[in-house]
Amino acid sequence: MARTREFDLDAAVDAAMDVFRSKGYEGTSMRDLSEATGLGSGSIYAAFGSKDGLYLAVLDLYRQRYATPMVDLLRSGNDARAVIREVFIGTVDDITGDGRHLSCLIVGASMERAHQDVRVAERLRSTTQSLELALYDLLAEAQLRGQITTDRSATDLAGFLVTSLQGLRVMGAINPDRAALTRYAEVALTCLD
Amino acid sequence: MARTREFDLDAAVDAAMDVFRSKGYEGTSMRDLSEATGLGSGSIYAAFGSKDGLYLAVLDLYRQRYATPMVDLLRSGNDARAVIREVFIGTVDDITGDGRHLSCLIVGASMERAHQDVRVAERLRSTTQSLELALYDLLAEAQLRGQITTDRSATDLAGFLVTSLQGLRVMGAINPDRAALTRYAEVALTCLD
DNA sequence: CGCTATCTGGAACGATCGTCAAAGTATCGC
DNA sequence: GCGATACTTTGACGATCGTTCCAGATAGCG
Repeated sequence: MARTREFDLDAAVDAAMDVFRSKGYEGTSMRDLSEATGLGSGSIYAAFGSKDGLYLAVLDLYRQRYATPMVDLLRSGNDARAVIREVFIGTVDDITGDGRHLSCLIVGASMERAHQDVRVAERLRSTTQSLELALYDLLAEAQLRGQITTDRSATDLAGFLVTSLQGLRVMGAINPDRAALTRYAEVALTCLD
Repeated sequence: MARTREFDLDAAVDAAMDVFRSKGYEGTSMRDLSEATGLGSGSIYAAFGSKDGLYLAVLDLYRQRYATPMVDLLRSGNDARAVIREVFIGTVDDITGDGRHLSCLIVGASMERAHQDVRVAERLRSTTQSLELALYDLLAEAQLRGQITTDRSATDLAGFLVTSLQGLRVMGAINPDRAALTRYAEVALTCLD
């Protein structure tokens, strides 16, 4: 019928993600995105419609790549304390992983885009809620087994843990000190005692 | 000698702060700042040199207005638990205070500007460090008096509390639910037990 | 009351913004 | 191999960006 698309859509979104993470939404120009993806601006507009459209695609990929595995890990059926610690350590690793200063797209979007674009706000709420819910199920079960404190509701504990994860992202952006962030995470985990 | 400056510099910085808080750095144009301050662009450039210069002035005012009083409160000599709770409640109030969606300049700057402008990064580190230090002094004293746990060092506890405050800012931007944020803050405070 | 130094607002600068139309190119069914 | 179709590239669009400059306004000094 016609000419087939030559580039990999997912790879383009992937490349765009790095740019948005390091420069933010407003700080990123379509020319930046053209260079990073290797596509002409026409191709980008054909595939995503607009800069906003590409940003939303990036946000969805980010959620799929980082949030979903986290939820899966929490629902893997392993020991509650162990998997939660793993999630925290994984987050610290992600923050201090390389020197490329790629800040968290979720936190960045919360600050820069949530108040401007309702579709971004919806995605952010959905992401944090699914994370909170996975934590809730895990914590409620652990409470029944007497493995963690029952002084606080599983709902509050889950929300607190997500809050701590977001806080680590911010602190990591200010000072990417892996050892310090790890210790802060350890303190957060003591709230389960 | 000559004509005197007609406008109040601090008032201009104040007005500019609201714009930066609601639109971010890149999302704010000089025209936005002109309208908000009521100044011509010439006056702004004469007073601050550049958009960056005005942003730094805004950041300094923000630190002076929010961080400094917080540190003063922590050093007021009152009961550790009480003042720390007061700081957390004050932060939640600030987040959910009005419907104007003014996000925290510190967190916003961490995400959007810290990696681009070294002067911003320095100010952010200085602000969090002075906050951590005030908390450290307060917590170390409380530990000596046996008022809080000694399972964790005062350094780690202080860093954790600042992390939690930053996390509350992010969560508040995603979902400004005062009751929920308050409960998350309460959980964070249980780490002192 | 001029003179002059400084401040003020706004016009105008080149550069870059997000967007899109048009031309060129490659692929498929026939 | 040819027409039809869809993708890619290019460059230019008007708007807006941060910045600068300039003419007019205003205050203190002699």
